[in-house]
Amino acid sequence: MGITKTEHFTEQQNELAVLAKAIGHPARIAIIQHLIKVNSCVCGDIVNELPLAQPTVSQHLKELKNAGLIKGNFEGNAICYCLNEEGFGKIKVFFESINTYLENQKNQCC
Amino acid sequence: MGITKTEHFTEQQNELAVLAKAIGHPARIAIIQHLIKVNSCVCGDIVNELPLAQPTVSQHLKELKNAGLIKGNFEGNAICYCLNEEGFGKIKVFFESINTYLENQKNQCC
DNA sequence: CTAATTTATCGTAATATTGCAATATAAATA
DNA sequence: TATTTATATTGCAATATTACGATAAATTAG
Repeated sequence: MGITKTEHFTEQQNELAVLAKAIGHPARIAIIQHLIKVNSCVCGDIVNELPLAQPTVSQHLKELKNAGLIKGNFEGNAICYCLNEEGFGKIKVFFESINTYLENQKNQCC
Repeated sequence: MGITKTEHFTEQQNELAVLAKAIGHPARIAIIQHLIKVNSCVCGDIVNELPLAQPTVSQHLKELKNAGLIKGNFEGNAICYCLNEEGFGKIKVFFESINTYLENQKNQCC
């Protein structure tokens, strides 16, 4: 089918899935890493940083924005992008609980 | 196209993308959460925990296994599943660097 | 051995994703 | 105003994902 049965899962599960899915593409990982690397809001050079055509990059940026992982504001005739703490905060809690579990785990049998 | 240009990205970027993509589905989030909740290796009841048909669950388990996020061993005529530290360890580093960055960020303009 | 149980695989339909050319939009500048 | 520059949108082709019925494979119980 290709259609996810979101209605059968909790809101939190669907939300986490949307966030992880948005991160789940190398171009979008590269965008996130670039935003961190330059350590400031990036105005307009993201297209030049990626080995993809401009419409493709625009599409990836849109997906990251829709998922709540980046923010973008107009700055003259360019756009400033930076990470959105809100989105990453939600995933953070999830991974922290996993890490806590793995660290304290006693019943490993696999 | 539907085909990701993996050859244009680093091995690390592709690896992280595979891991995040595998987590990016509510059924697979639910599987991970269930493994944590029962706090032990789960033998065979995962299908009953999910609102999906058995072949679909089997497929999701396979994807998590291929990504290195869970492990599964035969235990009689059932299979024991549990989290695989290796896969989660790789994502952990990535998110920790993001969190460190967000906490120390000074140049927020968006 | 046979039946029951559990999980995997195959095949397939419906939908989603990826990528880009062409084009549109919007702002800055000459 | 016309041109340039930067980003978004549209449309489409190629491929991937999701889901499940049917069926296979493997193990245990009787």
